[in-house]
Amino acid sequence: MRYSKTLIPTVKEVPADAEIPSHQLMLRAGLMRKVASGTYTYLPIGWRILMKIMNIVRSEMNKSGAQEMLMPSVQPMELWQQTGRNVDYGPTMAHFTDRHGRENVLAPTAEEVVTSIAAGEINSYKQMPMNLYQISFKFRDEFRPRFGVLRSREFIMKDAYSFHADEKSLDETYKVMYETYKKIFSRCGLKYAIVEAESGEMGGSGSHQFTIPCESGEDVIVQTEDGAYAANIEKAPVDALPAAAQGKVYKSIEEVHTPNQKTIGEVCEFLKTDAKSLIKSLVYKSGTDIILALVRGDFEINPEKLRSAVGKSIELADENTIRTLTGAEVGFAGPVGLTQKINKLVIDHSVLTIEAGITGANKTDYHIKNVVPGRDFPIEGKNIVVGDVRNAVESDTYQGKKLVFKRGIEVGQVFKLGTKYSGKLGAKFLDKDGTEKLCIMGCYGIGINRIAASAIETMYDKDGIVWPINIAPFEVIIVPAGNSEQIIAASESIYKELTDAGVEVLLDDRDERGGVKFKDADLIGIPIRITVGAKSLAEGNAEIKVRRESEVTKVSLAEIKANILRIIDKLKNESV
RNA sequence: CGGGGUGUAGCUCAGCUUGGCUAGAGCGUCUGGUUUGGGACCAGAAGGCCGUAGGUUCGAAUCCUAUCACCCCGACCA
Repeated sequence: MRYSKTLIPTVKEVPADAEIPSHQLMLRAGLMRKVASGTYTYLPIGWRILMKIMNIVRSEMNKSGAQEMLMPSVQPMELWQQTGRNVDYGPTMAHFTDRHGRENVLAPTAEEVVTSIAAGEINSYKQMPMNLYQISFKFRDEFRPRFGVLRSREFIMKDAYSFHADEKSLDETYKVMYETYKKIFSRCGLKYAIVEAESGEMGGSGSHQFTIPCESGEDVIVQTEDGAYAANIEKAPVDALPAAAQGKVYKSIEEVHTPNQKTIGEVCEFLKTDAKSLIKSLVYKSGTDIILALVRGDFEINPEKLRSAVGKSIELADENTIRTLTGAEVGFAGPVGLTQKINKLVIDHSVLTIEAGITGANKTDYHIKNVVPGRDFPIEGKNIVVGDVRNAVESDTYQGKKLVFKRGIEVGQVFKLGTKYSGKLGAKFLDKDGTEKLCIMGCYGIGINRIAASAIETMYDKDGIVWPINIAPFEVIIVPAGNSEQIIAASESIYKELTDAGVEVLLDDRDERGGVKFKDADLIGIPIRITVGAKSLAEGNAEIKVRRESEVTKVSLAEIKANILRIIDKLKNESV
């Protein structure tokens, strides 16, 4: 490709609305331009990068035995109503009414469509396992698009869906996908971490996230000190803190007037005490059930953990429910005397570290103190669960090992879905024994744009991007430093020789000064640069420089090709 | 959706507090010349409905109101 014929609009100045390195560099290097909040046009070299990533994903998926297909971006709302996910996604799912008055959604993902295909076309255990995937645009009307391509509204996702006759088969494919993902991210030249994850909105059991550790990441990942265990913050388990000694005698509970002191902070301030002696009480609903969750005042309830403790989806109760339940304004709920009125009491371990604590009195403007867990409210029994339902914090341990917190960009996730979708959409098959069963499913996503962005986040320097060779827009850039006939002739000859050898070469044939070309080459981040200049050319040489290294090597024109091929080979093998 | 902020040349921004004649700078673009290995220099030029709509005023980029867009923090989220 000739630079002069390509649109690569690099800019010197940092665009005003870009904060993180990948966003700034993708704009500065001319990979893309914003069209509206959260939507971007990918310009020629930006698109080349995405296509390279897609091709890596495609080749590894195909090797794994999955089959590529394509599903529509516009899907009938009806399908989403059948699984109820139109409600789960809520306003994040964009939808519109067509001219016939039908509701359509802009697909944020494709479980519904693929499962309805399976419902129609997979009828026998003999057809499974079956793994179908697509690489396509997805649309999510995010509350807040940000960080350029890291959280955009429109993005490219590879989404795969597997169908199985039994759990064992799902486990096998899950494992194959897990290994395939490792290969994909390695080939993209990324240093990734695999963490255990909650399956969240997708439903199901068992999930791993592939994340790229870096400062700009939106996800918090938690690892044990030795790295043996890693999970995201939604999942990360913690060891129970040592429980308070039993059997001591404490004063009986006593009401204290706490006018208008609703939050933990306010109560602590008002009563001159530590959040560690407060029992935070939160009211949740699950359908018509009412659930009271308790956690020590200095911790946060983790909704995902609470949900798995309850076994059903949950939501915070509204003010009216709380008023009816406690007989008090929001902010004064407590477990004492309430256990008969609720369907389930979930107590985080941390509460049991409290010997005699403070909690809401279920009476507006009052709290009670000297509350002893086990004496003043039950800590065991029917409909009472004691467990780990809070967020991990930095001082926590798991399996006795200290926890370390990092940020990461989620680039892929694998889920075991089970029968959540096949059940609702009627994806059934006849098994060996002649009985009809639901297909068991897995699903596997990869964010294509996020791979590009996280590669930049982890590989850039003051001059620009430093692409790993497998996803670089070009492998080699030739910079003629000068415009003499000899320089141009030599550059053209190298360009032809390498292009003929199958190397992806960008020839900077612009009528610009050397400095401009060097700056652009570095900014765009092409892994290998060949400089053809008057001095070295006089000696029959050109210069080779690898972007991420500082040395410049002089190589005779005759040996350029062999050298370049060797360097490319080396760089490619490093990233595998 | 709550809080904060910004909209002025293709890009980055000044001017607005305290209204005043022709609205500026740097970068980029175009022309000519000198340059030519790390974003050159000189001379000249083009480029603006000051986000949009109302209002106040003799007069509005500047003050007021509304509205739209974008950014940041929060809540939410593969």
